[in-house]
Amino acid sequence: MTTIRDVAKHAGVSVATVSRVLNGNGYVHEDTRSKVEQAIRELNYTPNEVARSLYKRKSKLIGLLLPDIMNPYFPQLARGVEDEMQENDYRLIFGNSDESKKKEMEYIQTFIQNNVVGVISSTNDPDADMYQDLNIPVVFLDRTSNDRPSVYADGREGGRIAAREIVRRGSKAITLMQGPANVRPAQERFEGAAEALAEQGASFQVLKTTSFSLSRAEGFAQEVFRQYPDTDGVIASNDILASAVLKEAHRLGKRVPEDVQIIGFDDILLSSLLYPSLSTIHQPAYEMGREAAKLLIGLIEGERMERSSVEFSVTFMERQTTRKVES
Amino acid sequence: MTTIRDVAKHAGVSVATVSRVLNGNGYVHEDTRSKVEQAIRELNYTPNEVARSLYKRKSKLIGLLLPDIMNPYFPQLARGVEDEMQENDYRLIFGNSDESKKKEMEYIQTFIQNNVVGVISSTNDPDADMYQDLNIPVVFLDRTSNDRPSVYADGREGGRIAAREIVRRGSKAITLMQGPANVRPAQERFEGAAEALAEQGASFQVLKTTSFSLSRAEGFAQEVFRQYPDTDGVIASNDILASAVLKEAHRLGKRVPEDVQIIGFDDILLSSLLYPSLSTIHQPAYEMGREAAKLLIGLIEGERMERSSVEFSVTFMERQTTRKVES
DNA sequence: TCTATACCTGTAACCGGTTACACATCGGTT
DNA sequence: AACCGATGTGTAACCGGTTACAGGTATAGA
Repeated sequence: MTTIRDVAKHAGVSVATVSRVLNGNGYVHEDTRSKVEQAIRELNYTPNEVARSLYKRKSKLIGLLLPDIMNPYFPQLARGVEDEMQENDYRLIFGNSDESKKKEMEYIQTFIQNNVVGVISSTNDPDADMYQDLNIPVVFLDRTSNDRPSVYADGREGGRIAAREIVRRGSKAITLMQGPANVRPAQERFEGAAEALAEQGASFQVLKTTSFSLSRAEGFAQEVFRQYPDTDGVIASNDILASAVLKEAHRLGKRVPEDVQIIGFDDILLSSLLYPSLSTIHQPAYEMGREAAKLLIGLIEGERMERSSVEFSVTFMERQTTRKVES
Repeated sequence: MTTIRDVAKHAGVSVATVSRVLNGNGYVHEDTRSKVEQAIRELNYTPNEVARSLYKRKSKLIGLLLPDIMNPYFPQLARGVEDEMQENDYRLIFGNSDESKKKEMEYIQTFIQNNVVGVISSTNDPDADMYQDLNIPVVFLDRTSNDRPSVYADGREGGRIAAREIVRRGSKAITLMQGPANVRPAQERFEGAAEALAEQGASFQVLKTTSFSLSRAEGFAQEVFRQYPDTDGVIASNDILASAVLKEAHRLGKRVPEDVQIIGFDDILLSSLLYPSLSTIHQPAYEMGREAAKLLIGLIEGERMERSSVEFSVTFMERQTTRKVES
């Protein structure tokens, strides 16, 4: 491996001079600069980031913690983060937390040990000590925190919109699927929907679900129609669940949207590919990821951030699992 | 930040002794060990991996390079890799290459600069210098290399199976979608299918596609029926394209599988959620990711690897976009 | 001519770990 | 009692960068 000393020797200068050329600071004579640059090219030298990081006590690494990259919603966030980071020469250390505090702690720990300069996390507990005690910037993504920077979508409003739209389109016996109790965004959607349904005097039942995994989703979908056979409208807590419900409706010979309307949440790729395509609450996941990354970079590079949190608004994607109606 | 010197002072020993306790090597008196361990606990000390990495010239970091995490196939690979790595205390630096050599090179570069001890890459060009010149283990995932370790599925056989199954089920005018020319697995699938179709004397047309992105997929799906209106069987190069074809068939009022049969490739989450659910060639992506990680860890830790490449076999997932037939 | 200042460069300390080596002690053998 | 290997511990060099500081030269101004 070529080191800065090799370059220095090859160019006939000291390591300090090479370092100055590398970092573009301090005085370096133009001729010297050329010699060094040539040596760098000839030896195909790139500086060791580890040595750099050790001395400066900071790296170009960012920790990214998401619940589960296999859940189709998260890759969009991840990609948004990655693209923005890549463009700014930061690299990501990535981990799946499975919404587990233990795994989160392990990752945060190793992030620190590797001198990351910032963390983006989708945690359900932004107030946990591990985040409070961190002395590097943290941005919470797809999650809210009162006093820390966060980037999230207005899930409560999303729930309300779903409720209004399904009622407006004529569903009378609505089943509201409540996501895992420990997943905050899921609860906000649920609360928003429940509120709006109550306000409008709509009758609805609640079906609790405890997981977003596909295998469980099919079971929950069956429960909807087993427990509430007269259901004519379903608000699911995400698109996976909504898809499972749609499939189950097909299986039971119910027509969608004539007999049952379905509204999902997230607007993942899958939703538009289904038949009928899924009406859902769209979250701009990719943009959210990018925004979180931007925010974090600003924090790292010491800019005064006027707005430390960003709320994205959600929109109703009217597709084919809801009925057409005059606006 | 607490350093090993703080711990040494607090325990009344030298840094060498603390280091010995930390790494469990050399002689340390039992009483001394306890004192040090207590100091570590009291100061809540964790060693700085950067300093460690600098001296040892290796880290606990692995570089993972995938084409695009938003393509639903890759998160499964990524998760498989991550789980295996996590269990073995390795961490991942992750990047999307977009099948672009330039981006690949940038990432490989920074991987090296960060002292990664191994790389897992889905590249279309395993023989490129950047991989040949790497003096750390590399495992190619979802791609084949003649002389380097790789983990992949038998795409050619997958293509053959798809061809046989669709012919056996009665399709007479088959359209074969050929994926992007620079994506190797896509070409292998295509070649396998074309071979088997030819062997069986089936008549078929080819439609070239140049991208796997959703937005383009819908256009390609329309082309299928525009260019070959009598198509009664489609073999798509992945499930996204297959889904788009299925949707287009619906739109055109064609019955699936009665009028058109469709077979996809990958078996992503989406496939089983579609209606009718998609018949496809299943690749064990999660397991492949895990296997690649296992292989790489073996290589890193210096085990003699008896088999340096692993080929996974693919299976036909008979679902609802193909007709039932006696076996 | 003398001095102040900008320009240019090198030496060596430092970041926080690991480890080679030196040295000391201890228990057991002959 | 002398000797030996096993055990226990500390000092300092080292990993590959960055940078404080010192020292030197050139140029301009007094």
